[in-house]
Amino acid sequence: MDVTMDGTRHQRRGNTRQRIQDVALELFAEQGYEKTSLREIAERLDVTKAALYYHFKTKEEILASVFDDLTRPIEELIEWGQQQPHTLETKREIVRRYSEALASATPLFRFMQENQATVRELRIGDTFKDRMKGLRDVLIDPDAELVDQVRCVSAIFTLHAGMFVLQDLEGDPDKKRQAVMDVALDLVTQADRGSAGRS
Amino acid sequence: MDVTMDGTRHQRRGNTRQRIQDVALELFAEQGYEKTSLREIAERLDVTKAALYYHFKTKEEILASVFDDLTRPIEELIEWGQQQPHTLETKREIVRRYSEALASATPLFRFMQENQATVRELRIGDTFKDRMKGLRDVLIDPDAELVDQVRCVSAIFTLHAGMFVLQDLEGDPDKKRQAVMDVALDLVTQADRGSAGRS
Amino acid sequence: MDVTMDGTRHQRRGNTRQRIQDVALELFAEQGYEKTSLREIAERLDVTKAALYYHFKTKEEILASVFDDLTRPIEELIEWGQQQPHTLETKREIVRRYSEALASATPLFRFMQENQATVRELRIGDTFKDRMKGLRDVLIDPDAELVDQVRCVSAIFTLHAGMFVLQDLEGDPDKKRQAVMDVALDLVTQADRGSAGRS
Amino acid sequence: MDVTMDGTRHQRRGNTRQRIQDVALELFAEQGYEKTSLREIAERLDVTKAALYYHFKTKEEILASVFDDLTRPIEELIEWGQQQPHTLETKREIVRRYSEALASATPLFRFMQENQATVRELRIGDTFKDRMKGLRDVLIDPDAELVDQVRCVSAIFTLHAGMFVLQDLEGDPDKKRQAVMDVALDLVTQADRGSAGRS
DNA sequence: CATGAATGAGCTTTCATTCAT
DNA sequence: CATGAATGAAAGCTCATTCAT
Repeated sequence: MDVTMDGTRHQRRGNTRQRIQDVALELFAEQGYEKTSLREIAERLDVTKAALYYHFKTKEEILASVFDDLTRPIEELIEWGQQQPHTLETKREIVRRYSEALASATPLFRFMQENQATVRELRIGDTFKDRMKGLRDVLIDPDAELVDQVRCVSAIFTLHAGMFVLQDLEGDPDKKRQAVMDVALDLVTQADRGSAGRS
Repeated sequence: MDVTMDGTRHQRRGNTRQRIQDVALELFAEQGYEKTSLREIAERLDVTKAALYYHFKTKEEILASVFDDLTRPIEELIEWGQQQPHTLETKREIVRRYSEALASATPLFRFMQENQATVRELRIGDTFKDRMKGLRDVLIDPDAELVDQVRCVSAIFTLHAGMFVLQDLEGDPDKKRQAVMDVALDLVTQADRGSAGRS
Repeated sequence: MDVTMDGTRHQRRGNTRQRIQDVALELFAEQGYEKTSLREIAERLDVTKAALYYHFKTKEEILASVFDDLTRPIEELIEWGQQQPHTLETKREIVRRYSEALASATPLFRFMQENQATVRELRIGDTFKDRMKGLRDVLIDPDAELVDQVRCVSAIFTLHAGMFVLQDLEGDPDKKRQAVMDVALDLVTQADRGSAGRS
Repeated sequence: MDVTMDGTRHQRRGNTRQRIQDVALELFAEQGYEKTSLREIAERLDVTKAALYYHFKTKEEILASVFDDLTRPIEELIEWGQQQPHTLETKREIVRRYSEALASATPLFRFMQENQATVRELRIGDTFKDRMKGLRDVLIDPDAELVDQVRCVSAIFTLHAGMFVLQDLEGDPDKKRQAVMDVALDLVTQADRGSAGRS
């Protein structure tokens, strides 16, 4: 009900909650969680700090709500992955979809990446860790050689890194994203070949 | 014999500076930079906050001094790399040495990884970024295909990730480290093969 | 009725800002700007330091706001003076009105006089200097002999001095103020006669 | 014994005490007493703070010693004045000599003028106030009209003001000093004429 | 649906001062 | 004659949070 038919969030009138989330994420990603004060968020929205507390119980809850909203696709992806057969093609599909999911919530993931120490102590810290583990387990064959397990983790990290580090590498952004995904796909493919060879 | 006859404690010798650095790094890595207060550092050393300021001008400077001390090997590695021919073997040697360097300053790198948002605003942020670029440029052949460039960056990130994410993967630590390095070596090797094929 | 039924105190109405200004000026004048801490101001008002920061951005701003409020009459006096003909009677009127203005903001001027070194580094320092120059230029005939220019400056300073130094001279305060003004008036009159004689 | 035959202070070797006084006064005058820290003084002398404590018991004592050294001429002037007959010529001589005394210790007097609030709470505060009173009593005829008493005080203040305010008035410094003194002399002369007329 | 006013806890930093060596 | 190391106290300031209106 907070979502209109075309999938965008409503702008009806009581859109303040949404605006808070947007600005908060923007600032969290830009400056970090600790260095972003509620005063700053409030000022940028031209409301009072107290108004934030009308919509959210705590600062942490603002972040949590953003996190929950924006990572649902990934949760779903993992659930989907768990129900698929552990074939190479499944894994490659997961990599593809994960890359997409990352791209559609770049600021949040940038934030998560750059504020790990902070996030760890927050409620969402555990949730995130669990999700990462879920993703890993869906890619990794537990019987596989250690190297191949590492390759899968490496694939995930390559996707993450691709979002930020490659910003300052010259070249067409789309081509870069494609290249990043190619490397990631390569890694899971090699990992799978290893497993296959052994079995 | 840290206690004199009259019962007062004495930290004997001018090792306080060093002890501050040690405790600070420990806490920074554990809780993050912002969440670690000077009070906490001081208390753990059983000195007053003011004592910290005798040895360091600011909180930031404590971190900077630790960083400078602990990353010198990496600086040297990059310098060394720049003077070597851009052969595959050179690159593989760099990966090996970099892995070692990371291992011998794990807490610092864990800190850097988990506090990127904070570090970015600090003096060491730029230094670190420069160093990463240096490392990248020493591994990457600028004429190489984009995929191969990504492979090199991915190799570095694999090493980083290896330090932390793999902690919660079962298995012998040494073997894990070896596996991580194997993947990284593989990545630069593949990257080189790509360049070679083209040329 | 500053106390509600449940015994908690209430400063009723939004007069806190004003009360802060009053107490601050009182303490600044009494002890100097630097020696007056925000803790002291807050304690005397029975609020927390943080409450001061709700109403003013910095310690300096508290002073600035007091200054702005209390010196407006002088600003207006100078503006008025600039639009009058440069006659002796105008100048005498300025002296009279300036004396009044000083009297009605004695604590502030006492403060300005006794904290010049501090004030110089503050935002209001420049404003004050400008205002003093404005006043001077309205009294002084730029073509006048140096002695006569000095006489005008001396007149202003006599008024200032009168507020403080004469406190410990015996006698009726009103008569003293009158005497001070007479001397100041005398000085500008003599200064004017000098100019007149020359022209 | 700390003074060489030609009256200048010794530079023998143990000149540190003197250097401390010089630098301290310079900084006190420039920035004010409170805003000048011992660290700053020590740094500028390239010694440690502890060294200052070898030569002086407290920060206040540094200032006190400078004050004592530099205001001795004025003390003597007052003593001299008290032993002279209360004639106009005596008074004029006092004005002249006081002007000279001021000129030869400008930084100190600038400091005293601009840090009254601070000085008031210091040991030298009372001493200074007493001296000012002494000077006043030597100029003022206690039976004189109030206006004439004010004129004398005004004369002193004119001399003080002359040192600072007139800095930003254009013209040859020597001529300005002369003009200031002329006005001061005028004031005491007029004051005397008043007394004379009455008597 | 939001604000105005305030708080309590905490922060980084600075200062004058001390004292064993 | 001076330093190296440290302290206790306090400063200005910021923050997340609360609550009556």
